[in-house]
Amino acid sequence: MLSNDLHQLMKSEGIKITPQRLAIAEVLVNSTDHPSVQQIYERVKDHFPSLTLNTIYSTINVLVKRGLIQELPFQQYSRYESNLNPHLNLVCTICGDIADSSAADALVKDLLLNVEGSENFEIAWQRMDFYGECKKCTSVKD
Amino acid sequence: MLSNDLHQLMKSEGIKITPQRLAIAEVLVNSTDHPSVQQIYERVKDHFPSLTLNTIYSTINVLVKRGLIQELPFQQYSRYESNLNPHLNLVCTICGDIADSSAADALVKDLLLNVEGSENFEIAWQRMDFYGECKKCTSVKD
DNA sequence: ATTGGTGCAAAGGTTTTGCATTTAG
DNA sequence: CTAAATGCAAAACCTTTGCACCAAT
Repeated sequence: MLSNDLHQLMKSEGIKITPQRLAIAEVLVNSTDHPSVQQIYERVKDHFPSLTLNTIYSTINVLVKRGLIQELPFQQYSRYESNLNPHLNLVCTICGDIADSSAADALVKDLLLNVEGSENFEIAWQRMDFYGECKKCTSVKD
Repeated sequence: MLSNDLHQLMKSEGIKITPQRLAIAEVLVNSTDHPSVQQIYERVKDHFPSLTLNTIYSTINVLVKRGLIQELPFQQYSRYESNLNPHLNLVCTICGDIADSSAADALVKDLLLNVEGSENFEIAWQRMDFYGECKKCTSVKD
């Protein structure tokens, strides 16, 4: 997403714009590796040396509340996702990498519709994690 | 699951049996509401007044490592699951209830096979949470 | 008899809260 | 100008660790 578009999107959601918030949101939107708070911090602190974790947590909370990102709690700490389309997360049990998979999007859509129909349950959002070894970790062992 | 069967299952996994461990495992296996550590504590402490959270955490870690239960980390604390068949969790965003859904088991199976084939990713286990309002919470508002 | 589980206490690490200062609208 | 965000510090919370004692095999 372009920086200007993100700015407009946040503005349209009634989020007060600050340089720090924009930088944090840009990292989230432009990352496909589902960064943690610490990782976001490392990717932003060069541009904002005075930035603290507090501001990152606070910004994340705003973005989650407005529905612009999704939190993925894990055992040790949370990671964050900006791809809000229903999809699968392939989580590597070795290295911790998380990759989105769109390979089965049609089946995912079927599944959502089927559940909403049969369970009479309106799905606001979903989290689908598949755990296994990623290609990198499997090939390293061979 | 019968208490004796659980005992045998744990034994066969090489888990040293203690009365505390049996009681904790029984709560996990017989609960369908995905209890938290605190909830397990409340359901067991009457029978073991000296029991501490430490023992619950330690027992849970053993059961998770042996693959007898699955941990579901949430933002505030983890909850635990003993239904290891691939299935959906319907998570209520109002009251926090978590219910297993088997309504779409066939589609879930298709999805798993499809992903393993198209992504060349062997799925060790999975977590599928669908978030929305449960029937109780929806009916209360009407 | 020996390994390891239990319980008590303390520590660790992530996330939240309080508050003065600064900034966006 | 006013409301709210930032940054610093401290606190809160869940979970883990260390260790002495006790229990299971």
